[in-house]
Amino acid sequence: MYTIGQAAQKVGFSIGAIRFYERKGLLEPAARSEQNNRLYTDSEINWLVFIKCLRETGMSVEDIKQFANMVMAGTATLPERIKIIQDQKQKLLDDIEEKKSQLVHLERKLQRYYNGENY
Amino acid sequence: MYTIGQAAQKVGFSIGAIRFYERKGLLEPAARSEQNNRLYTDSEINWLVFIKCLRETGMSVEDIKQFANMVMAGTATLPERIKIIQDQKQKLLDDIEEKKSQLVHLERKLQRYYNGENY
DNA sequence: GGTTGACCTACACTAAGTGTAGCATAGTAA
DNA sequence: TTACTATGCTACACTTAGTGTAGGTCAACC
Repeated sequence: MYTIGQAAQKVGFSIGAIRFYERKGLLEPAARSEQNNRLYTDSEINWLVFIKCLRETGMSVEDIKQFANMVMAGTATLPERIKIIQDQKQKLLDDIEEKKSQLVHLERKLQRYYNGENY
Repeated sequence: MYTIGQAAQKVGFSIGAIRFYERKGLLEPAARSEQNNRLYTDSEINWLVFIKCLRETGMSVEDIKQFANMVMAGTATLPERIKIIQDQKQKLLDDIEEKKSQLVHLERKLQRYYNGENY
């Protein structure tokens, strides 16, 4: 069993973020020690890692919550979940293209500066 | 002279965003018509376009404000401004790399789903 | 005279947390 | 024993970059 601090360290979330996810319903309310401190099992650590993975791809907390519900609902929701991941992948690809075009804008700005333009 | 609605249309900001930028000090308070409506000159439209350009690269409103102050301070601040744009460029490059690695994570997730894993 | 449409201000709300205040508890050091 | 430090708890305020809403003004059209 891990304290919230240990869990945070292991997973790479802040303590506050973990409490926030619990409040938002992404996590079942954690078991508590006699001192009322949250305790996390290995399986709950895995859930957190899983949340971290989804979160890092830019999926919103609300969407992760939906996704978590689907996972709990069992394999029947698998096709739906695959679709969500595919959509998320497309969103990432779009983001990358957008950022690349913004890079071009900045390059142009720099060129204008180098050419003596002054704003 | 343009109304705020026309300005918003021309630049591609929402009306609310323009008022927000004024409140934040990115824009000088706009001139007003007899009816107290904001009026924008072509030069102010150009400022807005300029803000839009910086904003799209992911620069924060606060940083754009600093940048705007430097522009107003004149050519002496040019080297500093070039540095800011270069840093912003690097941030974009880093963002792109991060997103690419997140793509790999999603790919792996999908592969695991295709291989019959169920969460 | 009534009703759009565009504008105004001020305030509330959003996401995804972070930061702070005020408290309890446990372990360690003098 | 007392003091200090670390870690945890709750609850609330704050952040960013706006968006949305309520309530009001004004000119133009039918």
